[in-house]
Amino acid sequence: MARASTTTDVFNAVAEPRRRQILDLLAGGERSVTELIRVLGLAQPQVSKHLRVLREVGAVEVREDGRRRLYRLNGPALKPIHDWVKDYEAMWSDRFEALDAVLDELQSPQGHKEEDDGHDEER
Amino acid sequence: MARASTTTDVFNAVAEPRRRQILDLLAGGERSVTELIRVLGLAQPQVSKHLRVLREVGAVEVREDGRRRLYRLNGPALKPIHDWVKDYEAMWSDRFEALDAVLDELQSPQGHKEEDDGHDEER
DNA sequence: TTGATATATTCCGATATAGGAATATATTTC
DNA sequence: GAAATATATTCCTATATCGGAATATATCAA
Repeated sequence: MARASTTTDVFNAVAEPRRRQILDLLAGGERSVTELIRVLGLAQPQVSKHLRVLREVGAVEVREDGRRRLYRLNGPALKPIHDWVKDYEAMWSDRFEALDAVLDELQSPQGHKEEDDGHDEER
Repeated sequence: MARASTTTDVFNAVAEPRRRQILDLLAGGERSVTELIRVLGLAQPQVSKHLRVLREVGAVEVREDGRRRLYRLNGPALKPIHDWVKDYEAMWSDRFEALDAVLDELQSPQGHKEEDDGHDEER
């Protein structure tokens, strides 16, 4: 088997930095392909191809306006990524690092093997 | 050119669902390769190869223990993903959707030309 | 030493990419 | 209708994947 298709899911689609850039631009509002071409400095076919991938995974939507196509972001399509990564957020937050230090401190004096995890956080 | 290497960055590394699964397992604490093989139900070489990719992008670290290798998560390596996607969170939060409705309401000065409540439901 | 266990690496083959170039299609303008 | 504009699609090619199978390497056990 080969690598999963870029259109398999939003994780694969967004692995390409140009496509993340396109989403970031669309976060500022609807844009035509020509506008994206200008801002990105890419060739037209490449932009259309990136947009196709993003459309196939539901990350963008199109609207026709004469000969132009206006693309807009569909934010909720990115939720699976956020849902996955948010559980790791605690691992680099200052608060967690402080807590981590405290736990290490408590654990070292006596070999009290707690091995807990189930770290949950509020927001 | 071809697709970017899986080891180019953490976005590419994590596009593969098995590798996300491995990270999720390691979030519960250090694991040996054999343990991962058992839980994942994958062949040993595939697990080693996935671990290599994760190691190359800094998402995991190894420790030697006799003939075993104990892998552990390096959470902060995932921060770029979170940093990127967190800005989109508002787009699917309940609070934002409520705000969205309000803004739509304000934007249609008097008559509602559409029955629609202004949400992306089409398709 | 021999054998068993744990892990990594190499080789193979099928597949899908990304960019570039060329071309196709639709719409607007003259 | 012809030219111009906007966008999508197709064709091409080099490359890197993923899984499977085989093999290499290191450590532990008898």
